[in-house]
Amino acid sequence: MDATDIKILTLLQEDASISIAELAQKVNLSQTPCWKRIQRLEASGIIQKRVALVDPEKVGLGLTVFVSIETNDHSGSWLESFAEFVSEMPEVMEFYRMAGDVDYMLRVVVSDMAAYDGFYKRLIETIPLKNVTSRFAMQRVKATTVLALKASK
Amino acid sequence: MDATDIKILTLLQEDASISIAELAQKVNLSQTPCWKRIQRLEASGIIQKRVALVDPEKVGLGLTVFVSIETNDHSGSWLESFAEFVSEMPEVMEFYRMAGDVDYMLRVVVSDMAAYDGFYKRLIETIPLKNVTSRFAMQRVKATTVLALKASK
DNA sequence: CTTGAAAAGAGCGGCCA
DNA sequence: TGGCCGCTCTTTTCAAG
Repeated sequence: MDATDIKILTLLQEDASISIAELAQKVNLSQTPCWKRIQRLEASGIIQKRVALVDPEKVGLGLTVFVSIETNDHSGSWLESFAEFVSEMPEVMEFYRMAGDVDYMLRVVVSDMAAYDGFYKRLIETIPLKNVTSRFAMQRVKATTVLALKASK
Repeated sequence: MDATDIKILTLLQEDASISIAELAQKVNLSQTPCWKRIQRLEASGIIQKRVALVDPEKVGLGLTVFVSIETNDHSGSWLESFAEFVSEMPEVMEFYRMAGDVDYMLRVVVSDMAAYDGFYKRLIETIPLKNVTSRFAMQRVKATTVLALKASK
């Protein structure tokens, strides 16, 4: 992955609706090799997919909550079913297994407190958890899907 | 925004490379009205933009860190410059002002511990902060940009 | 990698119901 | 609104330098 690939990725991460002609021009290539690079990046999975980003506020999903979870039971099969259950909750945008004091970390997006309460009840009713801490966002200062890329390999 | 718009948004959130013809078929419309709905959704800002999602692991950005920040100084101008400084750090993917014990919450993506250490030093050297807690992710179980939409208005 | 070009396909817009 | 039917532009492939 050379500097040109990084340029292409950076531009496509910011706007994937750009035409190949314009993209090629911005990275100082003609269409054909530019197109081939994109194909390669897609085939290798570096570009996972192209998606439309929806404004959460405009569709009534204005409440973001970070949820820290501590668990008791740590058996392998329990963890697996826990992971699957949480993954399937549509309000969960991100779900990480953590190192340290917190076992899991979620970012949850809902319409309002009432909706979060519903989510919370579903979460704790279905699964026995040692501790669940909810932290509520007042303001989204920055949210991006653009990774800062550096040359490698 | 009716049920058809929601279908369109859901499909485009999952895959924006789909053609209008195929999309129209999936929502039981012909191309023109389907296309017009997409235009309307884009003009109104409900669809913010179309982007390419890059696999962080494949570009050597395998370390995700959640950073909780408590601040001392709460003067308006200080907060503004803090927000701007943090927003401009490319490692910061998400940045929220919070309610409660934690003042700010970041999700930071870097290549490894050394890179995180560099980020951390830049953060605390530049700005006086009361408390900064870093929590490290071991495993990304789920990460999506797809909002779960419900009918409204 | 470049240019050029051509076939296939998709986006876009008018017009009618 | 939604649907039919073109026109236009892009994407995609190919050949040759």
